[in-house]
Parts: sequence; structure tokens; C-alpha cells
Amino acid sequence: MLNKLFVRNLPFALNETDLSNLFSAVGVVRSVKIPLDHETNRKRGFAFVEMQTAQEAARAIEHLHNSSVEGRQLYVEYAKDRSIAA
DNA sequence: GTTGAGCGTT
Repeated sequence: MLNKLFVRNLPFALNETDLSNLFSAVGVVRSVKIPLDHETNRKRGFAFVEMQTAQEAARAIEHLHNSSVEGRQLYVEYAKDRSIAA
């Protein structure tokens, strides 16, 4: 199981801190990342959230997927492995 | 300041 989550359909008003606060309600948030479009400087409206364990990631999906945030519904799923080992 | 389907960087 993965502990990384892919969150799409984000309200543009949300940032990494807001996501971190949302996901820490169901588990420990390791990291939150919101890539920007460097060609247009627009927000892409999606983010990646990494939980401490896959168990908490699963719980985050159960609690935050399809939940209303800022008038929008979040789409929380498992993310692909694209992280580069640092 | 910008927009609405989607899987990113250090």
C-alpha cells in the first residue's frame, strides 16, 4: 500500500498548509506538495499528500474523499510513485 | 490577476 495520496479538484483557495491541517485530522501528514504550472503560473488545482503510514492514507481517503471543502468536493486517491529519493 | 481535467519536485 502507498502512503502517498493524490488530491484533485482542489479549491484554488487551498494551499499546502490548509491541506496539511485537513489531513492531520485523520493521521500524521509527512508532506504536502502543490505543483504549479510554471508556464502560466496558474494553480493546477491538485496536490500530493503523503501520510506517515498507508493505514493513515487509507483513513484519509475514507474521511476526506468526496468531502466538501470550500464549496468543492475533494477527490482523494492513492498517488503514483514519482518521488525521487533524496 | 489568470483556471477546472489531471499524477509533482526537492
